[in-house]
Parts: sequence; structure tokens; C-alpha cells
Amino acid sequence: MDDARFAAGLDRIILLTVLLNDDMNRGLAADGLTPSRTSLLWTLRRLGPSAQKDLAAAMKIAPRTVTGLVDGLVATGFVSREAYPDDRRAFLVTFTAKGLTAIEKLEADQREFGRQLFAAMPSERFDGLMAGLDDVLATLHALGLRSPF
Amino acid sequence: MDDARFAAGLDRIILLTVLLNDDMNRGLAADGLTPSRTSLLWTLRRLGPSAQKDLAAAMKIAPRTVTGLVDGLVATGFVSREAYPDDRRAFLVTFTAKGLTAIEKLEADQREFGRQLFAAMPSERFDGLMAGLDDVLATLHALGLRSPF
DNA sequence: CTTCATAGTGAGTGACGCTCACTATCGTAG
DNA sequence: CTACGATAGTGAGCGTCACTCACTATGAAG
Repeated sequence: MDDARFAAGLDRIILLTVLLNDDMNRGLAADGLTPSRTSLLWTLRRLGPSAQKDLAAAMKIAPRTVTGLVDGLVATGFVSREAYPDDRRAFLVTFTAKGLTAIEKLEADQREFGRQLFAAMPSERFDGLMAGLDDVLATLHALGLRSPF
Repeated sequence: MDDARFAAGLDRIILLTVLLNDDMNRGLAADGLTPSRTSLLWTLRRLGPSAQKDLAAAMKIAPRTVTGLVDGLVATGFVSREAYPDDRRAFLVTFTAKGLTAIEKLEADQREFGRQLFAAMPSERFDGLMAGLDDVLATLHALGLRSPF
């Protein structure tokens, strides 16, 4: 019966997900951002200036929801709606200077967080962790839990 | 500069977080549960029959929010509000038979998921993963990200 | 030019978090 | 025993974020 070991492992992973989720969704308020609006900024960073429909597809949410998120981000000055070339129905959602600064700060924060998490870890243990994570991710992939990217 | 390795590691962990979160919050609808109501059921399982204020404290949410969650769970038949001994202000939130069945199914699902994740993993790799996770969790603890339990 | 598809929004709903004000009850100090 | 402050829970109302459905404006293709 390895069930107990498996359960203990899963408990650790679940605890980690809870802690990281809480942490990520903290501090955003300080920047005037909400979790979903931040998620849109990350997506916009990945895709570059995009139509709202493309953001909706990438984030796997309804187009109508993107309208609301972009409304909020425009109101708070993180993005702007520009003209979309050759299609007057669509907008090109684009970072403002403030938005660019914000996403770059988020990226820097993430790098710093990675450093804090791993810098003190013996490299053997780090490698073992990575191997285990890759295994788990591959298993999840095989189970049909695919990466959104 | 190990920054790239750290970033890759953090990316894996974040991806895992996202995938597991999505997965956990799927399928709940099939049981007629929402994420927060399910979270309350898990808490109730841990604490045993409780006053709403104790659920609020354990879940780190406002008492008013618990009122709403319990309202929903009572309406859908998962819990009931019983008399609290020696205090007529409070309720003793208690599993119904349906609620008990539901939480036991969730527990069984979780055990099964643990099996699916780890059963095929070489035990050395599993141990390496656990060591890495323990290290990360200890680091998070040191950074002030404490377990909610 | 007519017809069908597409991009986005208005209107409405529901879950889930919050605060503030309020009621009912408890517990304790006179 | 009574008055007073603390506690348990709820009503009212707000904000975010997800959804659907119906609609407008525009694009694209016959």
C-alpha cells in the first residue's frame, strides 16, 4: 500500500498550489490590479498587441468577459484600445507606458521570487525536484490536462 | 547566472498550480458544488460540526461570506444548521447524509488521483520530488507564507 | 447587393469576496 | 437582577469575474 505516500505527496503539491495562489493574488491590489486583469496583462505580454477575441481565445474565457477586463484596464490606464488594421470591428489592445512598466515589474518580481525559492537549494535537490515535476506534468498531460500555452 | 534555471523551475511549478486548480474546479459542477462550497465541506470535514464563526476563522473569510456559503449548501442539501449547545445565537453546521457521501467521494477521488499521478513513477524520482517540495515549502514558510492549517 | 459570419457590447444572472449596520443572545460587573 | 459590553449571525449593498442571449456594426463572399 503506497497510498499513504501518494496521499502525502499530493497533499504537499496541493498545499504548494494553495500557498502560491494566495501569494500571487496578494500584492496585486497594491499595484491597482486584480487577478484576472493581471492575467490579461500576462497574456497580452505573450501575444503582443491583440484583438479582444484573441485574448479571449488565449485565456479560454468568453469574449464578453474580455470586454469587461479591458474596460477596467483602460479605466486604470494599463492598456489602450487602438485601431485594428483593416478591420473596423476590432480593437488592437495595446500596453500603455504604465502598463508596460507594470508587466515588467511583475516579470522582475517573478525572477526575484525564483531566486528566493531556489538559490539556497543544493543543486542535486533542485535537479531531483525538476525531474519529479517534469514527470508529474507529463503524467497530467497524458491524463488530458493540457497546458494552456 | 542561474536565473534561467530558476525561472524554468518556477514556470513548471506555476504551470502545475494552474493545471491542478483548473482540474479541481472542474467536475464539481457535476456534483452540484461550487469551489468555495466545496472548500467549506473540506473544512467541515477537518473540524467536525462547527459554528459558522469557526468555519470563517478556519477558511480565513468573513463570517458574512460563510452565511452565504452555508445558505447554498443547505439549499442543495449538503449540510444542515443544527442547534448549538448552550448558545442560541450560533448554529452547528453539520453534514447531511448527502453531504457525507459527497465529501467521502471527494476523498476517494483524491486518493485515486494520487495513485494516477505517482503509481508509475520510479520511487527514486518520487523521493527526489518529495525532498524538493519539502525544501520549497520550508522556504515558503520561512518567507512568511504559512500553511492555513 | 444580399447574405452569412465575425468583433464587440448591452442586459441580465450567479458565485464569491468585502463592509456596515442591525438583532438576538451571552456573560459579567455592579 | 439588571444594565452593559461582547459575540453570532444576517440584511443590504458593493465590486470582480465568469456566463449566456440578443443586438449592432462591419467584413467577406457569392
